[in-house]
Amino acid sequence: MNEKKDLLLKLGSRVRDIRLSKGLTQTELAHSLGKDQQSIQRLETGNVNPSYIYLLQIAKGLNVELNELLNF
Amino acid sequence: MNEKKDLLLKLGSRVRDIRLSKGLTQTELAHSLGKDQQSIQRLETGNVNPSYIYLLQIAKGLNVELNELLNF
DNA sequence: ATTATATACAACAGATACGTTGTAAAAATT
DNA sequence: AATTTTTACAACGTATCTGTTGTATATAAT
Repeated sequence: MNEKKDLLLKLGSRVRDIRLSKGLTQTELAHSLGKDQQSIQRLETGNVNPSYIYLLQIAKGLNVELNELLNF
Repeated sequence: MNEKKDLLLKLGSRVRDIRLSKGLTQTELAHSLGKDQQSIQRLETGNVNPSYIYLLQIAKGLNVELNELLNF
């Protein structure tokens, strides 16, 4: 399924773009959510298929609505 | 985390509401996505924390945008 | 050059998603 | 009442998520 990989890569790019627009590092975002830098790294590089709850947490850490995070 | 359980219950209710509004049974929705009735049941009753890709599939099966599925 | 900062990759363990089978309960239809 | 349809629950196996540790690479700063 390259379809799936593509979708995850796009999601990762979206997360990265928003994070950078907020001037945050992976570590800063991660720590604000009680996570490690590696968790964010895997998400941004499209190497995981994150859960609903995880996505909600990321949206919160980025100070955006979930809709905005997934709207692309 | 009752917080988490609450969020999953709300998501499940949302899926159920949309499914019923389309006049679909759990089995019909499931089969249209190559899944089993039980998969939809677990989602609607808040007993799973679905992945991003899974949510995209559900949205497709319900003929709604992901935004609409998560907008509640 | 050394140090500090930011990102990437691999692997491990525990937990859980997902597909599946079997079954039961509830509701609707005849 | 009997049958059919719809939904719910449990358990199993495989796969994967998530947190974590360790490390590597690249860039910037001192």
